[in-house]
Amino acid sequence: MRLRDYLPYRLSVASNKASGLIARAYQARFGLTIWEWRVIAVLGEGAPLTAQAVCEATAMDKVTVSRAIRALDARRLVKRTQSPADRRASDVTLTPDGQAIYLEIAPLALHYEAALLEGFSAEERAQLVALLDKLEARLVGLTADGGEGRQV
Amino acid sequence: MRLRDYLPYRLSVASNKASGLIARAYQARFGLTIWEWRVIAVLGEGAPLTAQAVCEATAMDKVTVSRAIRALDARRLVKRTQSPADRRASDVTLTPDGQAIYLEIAPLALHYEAALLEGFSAEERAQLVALLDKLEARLVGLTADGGEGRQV
DNA sequence: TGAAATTAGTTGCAAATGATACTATTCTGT
DNA sequence: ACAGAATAGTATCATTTGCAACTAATTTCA
Repeated sequence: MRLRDYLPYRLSVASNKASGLIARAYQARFGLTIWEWRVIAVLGEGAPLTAQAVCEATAMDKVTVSRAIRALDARRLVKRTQSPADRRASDVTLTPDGQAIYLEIAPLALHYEAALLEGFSAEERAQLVALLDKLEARLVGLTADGGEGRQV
Repeated sequence: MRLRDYLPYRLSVASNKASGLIARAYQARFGLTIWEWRVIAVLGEGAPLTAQAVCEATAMDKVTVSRAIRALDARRLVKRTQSPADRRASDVTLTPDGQAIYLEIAPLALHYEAALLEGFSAEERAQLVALLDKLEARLVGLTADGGEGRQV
């Protein structure tokens, strides 16, 4: 077996490189961690979300989400309002400042994605999406038991 | 922009799921971390490697490599012998015990890879490899400046 | 040659992370 | 209606991680 050809390893390397590249940009330009950025990204779609909903939308652990929301709240980029339906939960939304950051960040993110895919034909892009879909479907099946991810 | 369609995010999710799945297996069955496993995997090819060479072969940070080698050494799965050419460096090789573990681990790893790719046609597998190659080539270019990876 | 720069590998420390336990609230089934 | 199970979110604590500094050895080149 060759590590350098091993699929989980290759995924990990590619993912880490891509993430690191982009993470540095958010950190440098907005002082945001990737988790804070993810939260902003999903809230940027407009609808208020509970922390729980953010977990599902971002594939983040609930502790990580809690911390990210707290940090964003401290910077007044999001606000929390106790959910009327369930007093344990809060609906989280972007503040105007948060909106403003979102509007700056989203194009930057798309720019990086475009840079990553530069030189990929339309067909290759479609293949990549299809293969990721398929891989994720497999993973959902295999991970059914439980437990989240680390590195390979 | 939709987070769930964002390529770096999707890579991260897929990678973490795949890694977590496999990592649990190594931990449970051999008490090895992923980094220890990676070191064993590259040493399993036979040639002695310095820590530096392990870094390059495994895409791991030198601190992480140092710690992984130390842990493996403590368990007598690898041995270090001062490199004659350069007294700062050590050549690391698997001990017989390390070899034995390697011979158990490698098939397990391949089994997981096969499970991941179950249902993929030969063409799809080839596409996946080709796309990962292309993506990595792009990333090498974009990451030229410096800095390693995190999550996105 | 030998002073300055580089490299191999380790260590220390601070920050990030994750598992677990916990509080408050809501749901379930009888 | 109410006891027990489940859920939202937070806090606590131990572990992992990564950066930067460090020692020792080697290379560079003036």
